[in-house]
Amino acid sequence: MTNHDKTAKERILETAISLFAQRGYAAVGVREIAKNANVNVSMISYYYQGKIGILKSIFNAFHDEYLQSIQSAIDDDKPPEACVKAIIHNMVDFVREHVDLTMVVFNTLPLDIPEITELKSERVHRLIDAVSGLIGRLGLDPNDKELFSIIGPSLLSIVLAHFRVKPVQRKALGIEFDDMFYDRYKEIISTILLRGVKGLSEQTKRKNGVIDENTRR
Amino acid sequence: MTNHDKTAKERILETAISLFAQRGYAAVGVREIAKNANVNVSMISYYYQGKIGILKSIFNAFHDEYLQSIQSAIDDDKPPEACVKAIIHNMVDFVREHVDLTMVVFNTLPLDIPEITELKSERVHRLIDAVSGLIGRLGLDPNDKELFSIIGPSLLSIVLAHFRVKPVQRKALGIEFDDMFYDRYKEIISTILLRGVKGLSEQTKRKNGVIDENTRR
Amino acid sequence: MTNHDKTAKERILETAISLFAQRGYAAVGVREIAKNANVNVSMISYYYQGKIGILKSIFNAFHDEYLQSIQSAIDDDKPPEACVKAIIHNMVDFVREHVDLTMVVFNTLPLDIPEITELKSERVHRLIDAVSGLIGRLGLDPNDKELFSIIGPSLLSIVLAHFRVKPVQRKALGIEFDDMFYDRYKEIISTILLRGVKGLSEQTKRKNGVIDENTRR
Amino acid sequence: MTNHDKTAKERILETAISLFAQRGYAAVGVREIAKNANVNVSMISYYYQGKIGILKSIFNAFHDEYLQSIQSAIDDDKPPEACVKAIIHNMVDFVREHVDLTMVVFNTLPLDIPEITELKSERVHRLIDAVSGLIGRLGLDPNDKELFSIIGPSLLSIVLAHFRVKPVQRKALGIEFDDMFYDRYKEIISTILLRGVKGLSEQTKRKNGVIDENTRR
DNA sequence: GATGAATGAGTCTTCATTCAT
DNA sequence: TATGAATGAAGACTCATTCAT
Repeated sequence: MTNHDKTAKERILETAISLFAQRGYAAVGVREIAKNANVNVSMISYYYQGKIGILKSIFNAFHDEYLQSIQSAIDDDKPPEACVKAIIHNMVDFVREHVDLTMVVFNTLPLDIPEITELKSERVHRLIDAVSGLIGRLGLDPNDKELFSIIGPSLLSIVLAHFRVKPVQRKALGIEFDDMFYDRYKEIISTILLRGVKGLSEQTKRKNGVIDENTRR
Repeated sequence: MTNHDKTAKERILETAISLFAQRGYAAVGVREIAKNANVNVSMISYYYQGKIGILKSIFNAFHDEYLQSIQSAIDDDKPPEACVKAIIHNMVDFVREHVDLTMVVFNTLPLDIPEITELKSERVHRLIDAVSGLIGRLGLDPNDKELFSIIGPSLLSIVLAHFRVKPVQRKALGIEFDDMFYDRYKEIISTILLRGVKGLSEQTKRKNGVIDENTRR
Repeated sequence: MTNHDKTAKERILETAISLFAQRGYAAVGVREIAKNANVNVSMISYYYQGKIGILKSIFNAFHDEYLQSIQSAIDDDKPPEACVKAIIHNMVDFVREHVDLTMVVFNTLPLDIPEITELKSERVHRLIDAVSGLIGRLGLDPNDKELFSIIGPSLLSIVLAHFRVKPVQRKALGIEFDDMFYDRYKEIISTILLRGVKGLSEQTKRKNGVIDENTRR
Repeated sequence: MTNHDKTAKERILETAISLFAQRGYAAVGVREIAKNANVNVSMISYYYQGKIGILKSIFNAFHDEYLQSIQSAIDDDKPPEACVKAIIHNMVDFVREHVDLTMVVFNTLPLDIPEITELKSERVHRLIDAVSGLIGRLGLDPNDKELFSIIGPSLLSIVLAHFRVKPVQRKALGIEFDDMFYDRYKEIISTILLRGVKGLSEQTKRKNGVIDENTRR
C-alpha cells in the first residue's frame, strides 16, 4: 500500500505519530501535521475532534497492540524465564516496528495532560493484570506492590532506553543499528533482567530464611 | 532561605523546572513561568535570553551536579561492585533531591530541539569518559561501543523509571514513597544491575572460551 | 467599487501603503494595519506571510506599474526630447495617482532591510535597461555607468522631491496643489531636465573637441 | 581624538546617526545604540531625555551646519551662477563629510513624527529666507511661491539622490566612488541645475513678452 | 469529504523608560 | 555619572478551531 493509497484519516495519524515522536506533542502544530499529511487543516478536527483526539487515538492504538504482544508471550506451560525472554523478544520487535508510536506514548506518559489522564491509569492496571501471574512464578511476591512498582517500569524502561537516546548516540558515537545489533540487544537486556530478577528472588528467600543450596540451583 | 529571599533569576529557574517537569518544555509558556515566579515576563529574556535559555541553564545545572555525583562515587581502590552500588546510591539520592530537574532533562533528551542538540552530545561524551574505567573493571570491554550504548542508558533509565511513573503509581496503586521505600529501592536496583552485569561478563568470557563449565553455575 | 467590496487582502495592502507612507515601514505595527483595514491581525500573516511580505508586495506592485508607465513613454520614432517630456508627464501622473505607493518605495529604498535587498537590485537593473537607449539618443554615453548613476536617481528624485515635502509645504507656505499646479510642475521639471541634459551633452562634445566655438552659444 | 576619548554623550549621538542612517529612526532601538556606543541604556534618557531627543539633536546639529554652509556660499558681489556653483560645491562637500547625518534628516523629513513637526517647519522657513535673494538674481520671481516650492526641494534632492542610492548602486553597478567621481559629480549637477534654471528664466521672460536676443546672451 | 477564509486567544520577544543604588 | 534590575505595553507571529461553501 503506497502512501497515496492511504486515507486522509490514516495519513493524519501516521504523520502525527512521526512528528510527535520527533518533537513532542505540544511542540507540533496541527498545521504542520496537515501539511505533511497532505490534507486540509480542518480535516483534523473533522476526523479526530481536535489535536488532542489524535493523541487519544495514538494511545489506544499503542495499547491494543502492545498488550497483545506481551500477552502472547506469556505461556503458563513454559518456564517463567522463557516467558521473560519471549516478552523481551516481542517487546523489542514491537518497538522496532513501531518506534515512533512507542516513543510518543512513552514520552507523553509522565506529562500532565488532563485529557488523557484516565487513559494512562487504565493502561497501568491492565498491564499489571497481564503480568502479575508471571511475577509470582519468577519467585517474587505478586502482591508486593512496592516491588512491582519498581520492577514494572524498569522492564519497559530498560528496553526503551536505547530507543530514546538512539538519535543522540548515532550522532555522538557513530554507531549504526542493524538486525545484528538488535539480536545482541535482546540478549543483553534479557541477561541483565533475568539474572537481576533471579538475584532478587534469592535475596528475598534469604531474608525470609528459606535459603538452601537447592533453591539456588 | 525563604522563597522571597531568592533573586528573580533563581525564582524563574526553579519555577520553570517545576512546570517543565509537569507538562513538558513546549507546553509551558513564559507567561505562566513569569506569573508563578512572580516576575515580569520580560525578565525571562533579560536573564536567560529567551525561553530556550532556561532550558540550556537547566541542562547545564543538571549536568554539573549529576556528573559530579557519579564521579565522587567512583573509587579505583574499591571493588567495582561497590562502586556500582555507590553510583546507584548517589544517583537515587541525587534524583530524589532534584526530581524535577532530572525529569526535565530526561524527558527533553529524546526530543529534537535544535538549540540544545550540542549540549546533549557533549553530555554523552563526558559521561562515557567518567565511567569507562569502571566498565572495564566490571569485566566488560570499555571500547565496545555497542555494549556501552545499551548499558549506559539502561542504568539511568532503570533508576529513573520509578520517578517517571511515580505520580501515576501513587494514584493507581495507592503507595506512599518514603525513606524506607527508597532504601529498598536502591537495593533492588543495585541487585538487578550487578547481577545482570555479572551475567553479561560471564557470558562474554564463556563465548571467548576463557572459563570452564564449573565456574558457570 | 466601495471599500466594503474589496477583499480582506486588498484592504490590508491599501491600508499598509497609506500608513507606511505616513510614518514609515518600521514605525507602523501590524495591529494598526489590521485595525484600519478591518481585518483580524492574523490575516496579515495568512495572506502576506508577515509584515515584510506586505512590503514586498508593495515593491512589486510599484515596480510593475512604474516600469510600464516609463516604457510606454519611450518611442524610438519620436525625438528624444519628446520622450523625456512624455516620461516626466507619465511619471508625474503616475505619482499623483499613486502618491503613497511611490513614497513608500522611495522612502524605503535607502534603508537597509535585508529581506528586500534583492528586490531593490533587480529593480535598478530593469530600469537601466528600459532607459539606456533613450540616454544614448540624448547625446550621452549609455555605457557611462558613472554618468548614469548620477542622472538616473536625479530624474526620479527631482520629480518626487515635491511630493516628499508636500505636506510640510502645504503647511508652511499655504499652497494648494491642483491640476493647474501640476501642469506647470511638469513643464518646469521638463525644462530643468532637458536644458540640463542638453548642457551636459554639449559639455561632453566640447571636451571631445567635436564642436567649435560657434555652436556653443 | 580617538573614539575612546569622546564623551558618552558624543558617542551616543554618533552611533545613533550611523544606525538611523542605515535602517531608519523607528527600526533602531535604544538598546542597540547604547550597546554600539558602549554606554548604559539609561544614559540615553539621561542625556537626551529619550530616543526622540536624539533625533531632535540630530536635526539641530544638521540644521546649524547645513545652513551655514549654504550662507557662506552666497555672495551678492558674485554673479548668481557662481553662487549656485558654490552652493552646490559646498553642499556636496558637506554631504560627503556628513553623509549619515544628512541622510537621517532627509529620510526622516517626509515621515510623520509629531514630536519633530515644529522643527521641520522652522527649518523650511529659514532656508527660504537664506536663498530667496539669490533666486531673484537668477531671473526668477522670489515671490512665486509655487515656483519656489518646486525648485527648492529639487535642488537638495538632486544633490542627495546619489547618496541615497549609493549602497544599492555600488552593489548593482559595481562602481567605486572616489574624489574624482565627486568632482565630476559636482560639475554634472551644476550643469544640470544652472542650465535648467537658465532655461526656466528664459521661458518666464518669453511668456512675459520681454524676450530679446540680448537677454539670451 | 474537502476547502480556505476567518477568528480570537495565544505564542515568545522586544520596546523605551524608570528607579534605586 | 553610571549601573543594572524592573516594568508594562507593544512588537510580530502562530495557535487550534470553526464555518460557510
